Formats: sequence, structure tokens, C-alpha cells
Amino acid sequence: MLLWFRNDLRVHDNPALFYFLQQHWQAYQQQGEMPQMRALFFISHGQWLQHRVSDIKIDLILRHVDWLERELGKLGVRLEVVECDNFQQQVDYLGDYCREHNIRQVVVNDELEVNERARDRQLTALGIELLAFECDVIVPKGKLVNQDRQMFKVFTPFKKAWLKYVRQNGFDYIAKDKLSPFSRFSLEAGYEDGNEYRRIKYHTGLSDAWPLVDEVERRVIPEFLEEKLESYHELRDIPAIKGTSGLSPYLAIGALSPRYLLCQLINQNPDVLNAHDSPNFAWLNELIWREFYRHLMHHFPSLAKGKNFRSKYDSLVWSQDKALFKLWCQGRTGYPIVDAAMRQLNKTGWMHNRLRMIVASFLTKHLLIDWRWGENYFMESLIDGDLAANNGGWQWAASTGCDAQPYFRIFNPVLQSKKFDPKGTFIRKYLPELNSVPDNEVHFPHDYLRKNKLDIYWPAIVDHKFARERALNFYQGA
DNA sequence: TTCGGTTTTTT
DNA sequence: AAAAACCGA
Repeated sequence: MLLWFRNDLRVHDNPALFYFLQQHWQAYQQQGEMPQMRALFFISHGQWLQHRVSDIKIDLILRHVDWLERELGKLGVRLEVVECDNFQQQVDYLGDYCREHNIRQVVVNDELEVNERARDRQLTALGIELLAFECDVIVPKGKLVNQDRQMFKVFTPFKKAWLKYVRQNGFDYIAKDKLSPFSRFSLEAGYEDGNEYRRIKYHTGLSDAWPLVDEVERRVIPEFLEEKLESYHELRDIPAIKGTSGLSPYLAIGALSPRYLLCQLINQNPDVLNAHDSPNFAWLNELIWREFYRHLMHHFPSLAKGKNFRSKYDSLVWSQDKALFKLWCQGRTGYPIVDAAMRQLNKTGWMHNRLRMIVASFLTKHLLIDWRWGENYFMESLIDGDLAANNGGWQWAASTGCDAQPYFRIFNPVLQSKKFDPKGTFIRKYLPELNSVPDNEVHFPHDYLRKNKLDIYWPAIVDHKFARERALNFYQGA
């Protein structure tokens, strides 16, 4: 039996690991012989490149692989880290490996996406039995459907069904202390610290501003739940304030379990599943959004292949203007909130959620550029890039996805800016050249700059009113 | 079980 | 402003 880590870089609430340890424990008790416990992780730069995994996310992954190797060592499991360019080579390697070591079963946690699933099917075709667990969501995918037995296409009914399911069925979760009996393994195995991988330094330092997940569990999560949860519903939309949890990078690489987060939330706030109107519900709502998009991709796998969720928009002919796209990427649109947001992304590898909606709306509705270009740029840049959530968010912004609003949604970047960054605090953090512009002018400073003969900021690349009309016509055509 | 009318919908 | 989901017949 072999344990194969993919997008589940954790020991805490990892059902594949737990099953693997239990099986070996049983064998150990029956035979009294210390089992060899092997685990595997592939470093596949070619595959990461193809899936546009950002350098900062790769760095976070590699740091956690390093950490995981030490943590597994404490449980007597030796993690081998193997460089393999792409999925095909992973399949070949595993085929040879299993034959060589006479392994029939490989234990994994399931991955949602199309290519990943195809790779797993290839392994099965080689005669390798994949024992797969599901731990990327709280409510298993496929369990929540409407009365027509279809996946919900609107968030709120999905959320109601989700809450009902959790209230009725609870949810699986493997507490940390359930692993403690297995720490005996490492003593008996005389596990020696360090292996080949540890001597190779992959770590680029790009993600150093983000602590390892063990510190996140010890410090960041308790602090968030105790100090920020109460004000989350008010502060989470204000980019100048650190009002969000900052946990998405760990969820994206599987270092954090969503089920663990729900446990912690319920410990802190026992009635949260019943309290829709409580301010403390706002954060759970975001966790349920994550579930919504994963369930959606499970039911509609073609989303992973760049398909519009609403096929009636397939006929739209998007702009191919690379120069305009580049200006958006670089944060040179002349709309300060958009430019500051893109600079935050380019500089830190992360962007505040409110800003993601604003810049996505701007690219699709104001510039009429294909949402897939924006989706790709986000994946290439974000530390927390996640196919399901990123695609869901972009298609929502482009109106090709799930959005039940009765009006056609075109964000006004200036009004968004005034509403969520009223004093321009965030704008000035990333556009310090606008420091001298008064608060009420900073959201669209062009008149002010002209009057005062200041040449410190580039012009707006598109007029809002014009762009709004153009977008309405553009979508009307579909 | 299928239908048509009514309520609801990430601002 | 329009589409999803529910609900009662």
C-alpha cells in the first residue's frame, strides 16, 4: 500500500493518511512487525506550468511539502518527493513503482478537476487500485440537488440545502488527537530525519509573508475567530483593512481542511448553523460559496475546460486587444481602484476579494476582454489560485456564470471605490503618486489633475458611461 | 409526477 | 430587469 499526496498537503483531517495508518496499525498488531510506510509526492513543474500555477503558490506548496515530510516522519511515514514533469510521467512512474514494490493499492484523497481525474483513471486502467477519499468539501459533492434532482444554479437555495444537510447529517472530521497513537510508529521505526529532497533547495522565498499551516492553526485561526469574526461582515469588504481571514492559500493547496475550520467555528459559536441573520454567519457564508463552486464544477466538469456556464453566451466575440489587456494587467487603466488592485496582485501575489470583483468586472464589462484571459492571469499571479473558485468568480463577473440578479450587473468602478475605499487609503497605498489628491477626487482624479496642471497619473483608457452602454449592447447581441 | 403561478435572487 | 426554485394542485 502506498499513500500518494496531491492537493491535500496536511496531516490534520486527512482521511487517506488516517486510513493508511489504521491499516498499517492493524497489520502491525497482528504480525508484530514494523511496516514500511511509504508516501509519495510529485513535483511536476511542467504540469504546474500547463495549469498556470503561480510561482508564489508553488513556493507555498514546496514549503508545505518540506513541512509535511517532517510531520509524516513523526508518524513513521517516509515521504518521497519525486520530480516528474507532468501527469503522464506521474502515471508511468507510479506504474513502475507499484510493479517494483509489489504494491496494488494506492491511497489518495480525490481531486475535483478534469485532468486530475483523467490521470487517476489511467492509473486504474494500469490495474492499480486507487482508494479515494473526499475531504476537499464539508458536504460531499453530489449530495445537494434541487427538487428536479439538478445541481442548484443559485447560491441561496444551495446554501439552505447545505445548512439543512449539515444540521441533519453532521460532517466527517478526523481530529488531530486520533493520530497520536500512531506516533509510536516513528519510535519503533527509528525514523531518521532528512532525505534527498531536504538537501535540494527548491524554496524561492516568494511566499515567506505567509506562515506555515501549523502556525496558522495555532495562531492565525484562533486570533481570527476571537478577534475578527464579529466584525467580519462589516470589514471584509474594505481593502484598506485586514478584515478577511487570509486562509484561502492554505485551502487552495489542501493544507487546511474546510471541515476543521467548521469545527473551530462551531466551537466558538455553537449556534452558527441556525443563525442566518447573525453577523457571525458571514464568514461561514464564504465557506459555503467555496463549496458551491466545487459542487458546481463536479456537476459541470466542462467548466474546467473554459466553457461558458451559460452557453447562450458562446456566440459573444470578445476583444482580442492585447495592448488593453496589458494595461489592465499592469494596473494602468486610469481607474485608481482598478490600478491599485492590480498592483496589489502583482506585488504581493494576493488581492482582496472585493477588488477581485471590481477588476474582473472592469476587464469583462468595460474592456469586453474574454474572462478566460483574466482567469488565467489570476491563476498565474495568485497564491490562492483555485480552479473552481476562480472560474466561478470570473464567470459570475462576466455574467456567463451563476448570477440570479434580475438586472444586468456592471460595476461602476468609481462608485465601488467611493463605497469601499472612501478615503482612498487603499488606493494611496499602491498608488502613492496620488497622495496629494484630495479624498473626494482620488477615486477619479482626472479633472482635478487637469485643473491643477499635474501630470502624475495616466489617462483613463475607457469612459465609464460609454463602456456601460457598449457592454449592454454587446451582451444583447448574444 | 408534472404543471403553472408565486417568491426569491452575492447588490 | 429575468431566471431559478419552490409550492400547491
